[in-house]
Amino acid sequence: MSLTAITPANRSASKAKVVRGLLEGLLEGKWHGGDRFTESLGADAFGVSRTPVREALLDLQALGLVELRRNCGAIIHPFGEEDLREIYAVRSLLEVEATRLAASQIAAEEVESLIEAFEEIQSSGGTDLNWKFDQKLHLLIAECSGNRRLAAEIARYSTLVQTMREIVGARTHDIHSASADEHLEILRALRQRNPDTAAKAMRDHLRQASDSAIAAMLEIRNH
Amino acid sequence: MSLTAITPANRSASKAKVVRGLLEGLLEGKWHGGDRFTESLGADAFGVSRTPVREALLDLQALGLVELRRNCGAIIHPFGEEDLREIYAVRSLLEVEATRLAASQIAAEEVESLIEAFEEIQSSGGTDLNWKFDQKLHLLIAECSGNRRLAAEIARYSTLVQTMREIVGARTHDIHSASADEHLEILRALRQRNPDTAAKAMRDHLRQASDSAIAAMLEIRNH
DNA sequence: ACTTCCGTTATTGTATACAATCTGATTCGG
DNA sequence: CCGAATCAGATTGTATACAATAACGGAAGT
Repeated sequence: MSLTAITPANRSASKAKVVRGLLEGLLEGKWHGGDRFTESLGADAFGVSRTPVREALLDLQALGLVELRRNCGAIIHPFGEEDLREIYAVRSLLEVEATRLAASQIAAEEVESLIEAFEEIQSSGGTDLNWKFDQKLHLLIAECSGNRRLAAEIARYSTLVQTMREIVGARTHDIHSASADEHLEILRALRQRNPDTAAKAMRDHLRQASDSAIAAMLEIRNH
Repeated sequence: MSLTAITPANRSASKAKVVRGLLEGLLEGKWHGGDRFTESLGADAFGVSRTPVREALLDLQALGLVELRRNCGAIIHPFGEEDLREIYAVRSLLEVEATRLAASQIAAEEVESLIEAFEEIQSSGGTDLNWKFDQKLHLLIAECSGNRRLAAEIARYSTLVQTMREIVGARTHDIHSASADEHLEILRALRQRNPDTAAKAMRDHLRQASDSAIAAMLEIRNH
């Protein structure tokens, strides 16, 4: 069972570039009211053709970040605290359910190998590694939920959050990485195969993540 | 507040054609094992260019129905009862939450106008109208959840389910439309602004919908 | 002054062309 | 006989070209 199976991976670098650029603008608060953003505009702005811009906009529409209208360009919704909270609310909805499902059927060895990786990272203590572990944990849980659709949805939000993290990381001085305690809580509950405890641990973890994401965005906007 | 705002609408007929064609194949059980489906193949099969095929495949990937690999074509996952159940599980997760949220903040007049529309349809009794009402109800609830992201996700699944409905409707003799009783339950709970009751009614409604969707698929496959 | 109609222009939807890269098989060497 | 290198083909990723259509502004009529 390969973890990379459900990640869209880095097929199409141009599209990723556009998504990232647009997301930067959203986090900065660059767009107000119902600004219009046409495909050609994006193509010029990011130095790519219309095709990847178009695909990026379709993705962003599916995430509820822009509204696409025929022959009218993308209407960018103003982005604020509330929107970030909404994103994490959906993510929480999906991941808490996945955690509940995974807890009852995850293979013992998978959890053990994760705990090992976790302890190793703890001792070395790199922020980057911590995030990589975070991603690995969330992806594993998604896959172990046994619901491929759920895993696909989680993957979509995972790449969104990951991209936002990278943007924030490049601008602020690493405000705060995912808490090790929260991860440990989740791992323990998974090992005990306790769905409710695991779900609660995941919910708490994401609440924290939501708060720090909002803080990071405000940090960016005050500079 | 326009209901059409969050529906991707029928921008791009070719893409819709491809999605529908592929979905037909999946419901029929046409593809076994990890069959490969290249963009050019789809272009030839549906008489369109690669572009809409590509976009369709991206959508289907996001829904966890195919796996896209670079220079390798789309790998189609075999589709069965379990997959349909998974789709409805995710849909239920999203819509039950939306219903809970909507119940506490939906405008009284919106519910009243829906109840009116409902009673009108009841007396005329057309199956098509019934489905249209179903769609309207789900969309209104999604919008009234107050979470744009949640609404976007629901819209994606809504179009998926709607397309499957159309396919089934064209092949079987209208096995069974959405139950009016279930709709009434939801409407009553919404009018009372009772989140828990509304959520439960929605959960039951979707459980029924899931069962009948599975029955419809099996019906198709036995012909 | 207001509304309606019409033509221009802007913008997307779709098709095609080109480039990068992966796959698979075949050949060569051991 | 088996394995590694290599080469042709297939397939996607991206760019560009063309067609359909909706938005926008202005003119004409009332």
